[in-house]
Amino acid sequence: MRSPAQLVDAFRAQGLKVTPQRQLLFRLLHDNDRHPTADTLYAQATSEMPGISLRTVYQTLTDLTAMGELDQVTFGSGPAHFDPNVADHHHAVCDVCGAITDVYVDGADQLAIDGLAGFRPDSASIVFHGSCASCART
Amino acid sequence: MRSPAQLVDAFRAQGLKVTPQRQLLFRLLHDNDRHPTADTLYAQATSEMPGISLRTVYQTLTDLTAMGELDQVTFGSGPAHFDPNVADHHHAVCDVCGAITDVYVDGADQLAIDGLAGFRPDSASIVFHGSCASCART
DNA sequence: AAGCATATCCGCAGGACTTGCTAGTTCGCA
DNA sequence: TGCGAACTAGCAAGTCCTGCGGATATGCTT
Repeated sequence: MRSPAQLVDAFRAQGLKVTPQRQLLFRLLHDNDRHPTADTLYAQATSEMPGISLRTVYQTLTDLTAMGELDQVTFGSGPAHFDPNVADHHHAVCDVCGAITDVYVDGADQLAIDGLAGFRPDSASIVFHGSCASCART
Repeated sequence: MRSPAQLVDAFRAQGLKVTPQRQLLFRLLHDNDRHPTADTLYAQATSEMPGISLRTVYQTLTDLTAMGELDQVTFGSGPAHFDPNVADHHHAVCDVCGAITDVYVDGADQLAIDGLAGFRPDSASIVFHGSCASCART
């Protein structure tokens, strides 16, 4: 995701308006590698701007996702997580504490795949489940 | 997933009762590679047994999943899909028609992974998105 | 074959997450 | 500064799933 200042320009360039609510969300998301949910962001936003609506949070996240500034990721059931890292990467989910970390996988393109005959893949996503470094220390 | 007859025994062995509703679902799921949702199964079940409850479908799917006879898979948002194939495999999702096919990936264990330091993985799942053989023929 | 304890069935209410809708407000260009 | 479009807030509703409770069926027993 680009910087808040760049997003301001990008929004205006699309005819979208730049409101304080949106700028706050730009800030909360920038350089954020926590993979927050809408609810998490709403809580953080509320503490800085009481009265902001959950609806507005969802709306802004949807806009950012449509602009390709954000990836929306879901892990099993449960709420969607938003990822400002739009580079090609994957995720590791800690089943104990729920932490989500970015993972870069090399050689995924050269996997021997059986069953994909005729299938034209656009993307592949890999999700690891397990215990993170902190939780693995039994 | 094991055969309907074996599931009957397995259910009884656990103190679970074998009802006509459950037996119907055993049959609908056996050798089913369509990755149905609860709703899909409910529709099929209803045509054979009008009056069966959606609640019962969910209950039976939950039981089978708990017994390890079924895998529950979700792709992005949307309903869960149930997979009687519990072997180690992955999935390819057609974004056009929604078809889901099983995929076997060789060498996934030897991927060069960056960012997994200290993480103890229990499982990995790979999902390909793209166009299936039929839909790829533009 | 009949009885009994208990698991199951069904339908509805409710919960989690997300989106639609509307009135009133704010933004941004001229 | 002023105007029209876009936005915000709040609530209603939609989707998917689970909890609850009374009536019923299953499977063991006698």
